[in-house]
Amino acid sequence: MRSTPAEDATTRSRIRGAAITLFARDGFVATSVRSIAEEAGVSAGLVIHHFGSKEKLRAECDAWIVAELMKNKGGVDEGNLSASMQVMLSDLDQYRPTLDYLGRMLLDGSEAGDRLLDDLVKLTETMLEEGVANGVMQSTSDPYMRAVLVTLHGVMPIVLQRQFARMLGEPGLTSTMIRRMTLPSLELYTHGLYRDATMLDAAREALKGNE
Amino acid sequence: MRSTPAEDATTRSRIRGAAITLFARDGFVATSVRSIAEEAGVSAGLVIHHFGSKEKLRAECDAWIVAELMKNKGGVDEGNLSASMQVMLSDLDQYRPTLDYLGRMLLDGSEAGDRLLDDLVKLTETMLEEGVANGVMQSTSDPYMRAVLVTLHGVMPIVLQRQFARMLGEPGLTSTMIRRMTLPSLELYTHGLYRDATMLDAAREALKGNE
DNA sequence: CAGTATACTAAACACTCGTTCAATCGAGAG
DNA sequence: CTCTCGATTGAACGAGTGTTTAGTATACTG
Repeated sequence: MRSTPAEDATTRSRIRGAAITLFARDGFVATSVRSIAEEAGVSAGLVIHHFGSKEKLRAECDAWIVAELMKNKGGVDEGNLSASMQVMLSDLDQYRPTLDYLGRMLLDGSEAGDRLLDDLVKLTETMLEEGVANGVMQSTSDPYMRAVLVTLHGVMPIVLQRQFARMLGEPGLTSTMIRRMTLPSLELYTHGLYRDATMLDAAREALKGNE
Repeated sequence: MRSTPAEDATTRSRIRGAAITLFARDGFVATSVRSIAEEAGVSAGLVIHHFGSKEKLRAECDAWIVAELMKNKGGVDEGNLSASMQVMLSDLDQYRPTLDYLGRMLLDGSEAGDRLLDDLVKLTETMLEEGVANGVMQSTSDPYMRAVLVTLHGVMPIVLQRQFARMLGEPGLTSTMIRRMTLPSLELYTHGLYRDATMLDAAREALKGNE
């Protein structure tokens, strides 16, 4: 007997979990209510009974995932999520469904996914600003654009995880993948790719021309 | 009167074009044969009559897009496509459907998309190797992984174009976007993000530990 | 000219979809 | 005990799906 009436009991949360798994794996449109029901071991009618509609179920999954992403904050800042991401990537097995679902949210362009990504960019932007102020990071001609790029580069392994994993011969998002990409990523972020500014200067000239 | 019987006449190619547009915009599962037919101004039955099934139509769209991507080769190498990409990004209005569809292919994990990405990575890898040999690019501890990263960073604006465009206030893949991301990208690839190797060295130590 | 193959449409088919509904089960309240 | 109410199911509904089929028009072939 819980305090609130329609609490997260066993069945309701099991349905939500099944939905998250299938939405993440197959996408929203390709997932049927009946398949969710089967995965959760209940009837299709019960899914609707609990959540009203497939769309509302999706909204609740979105909300649940966002909450999950915000949960593991570092304790230092407020509802931080870049620290949360760190935690999740180091404890992959537990958070894989959450991360898979996050990838879908960013692609489908759902309202929740959009806001989440905006937050991530904002967080990255301040982090980069502080880095520049502290003298540990390079400055840039376009701080916002750089923040967008760094953020999207960061979520890329989650969004493109199928391709990423396939090319590395891994079954999905594994810690082996994360570990292997760490050094090359940091090499790029430390030394860059080009050894001189030839390409950069050329682009600067070209852009000065047709602007 | 064409030489071959079932040649790319007007109707057939119009259906294919409509399919490419809708598959790219809404995805394969969310696109109905009837909506393709309507977009092409024909009946649903005719779509099947010409292509056999929705799945075969998809395969033909995939093949057509791959051919289109390979078409604009620089003339120097063989069936090159990194040069092709350059051409397309500079003539966006014409190739937007092709690029949109490419983004879908990479996400859906279709066979054609997988091979295309593999080719892109291979091309990138040789390009990076030559860059290192010529002394214009930095060396790396993991050439293949770096090639994968650089490639995926490259296709990211196409794959995540919806988010990318939204955050820049653009309606879609525009030349304004491409132009604005050019400098920050090259800055990252030239100077990197960090001004010293503190993070990189720390990662090296950490990885040496738990390997 | 007749004959035939092809482009094309409208209707129907079999199926799946999300959702609704009536009925049943089980536990807590009085 | 009865009564009630939420959980749960299975069947049904209407809409939409990909595909099939019968039929018509059109254009090339002999």
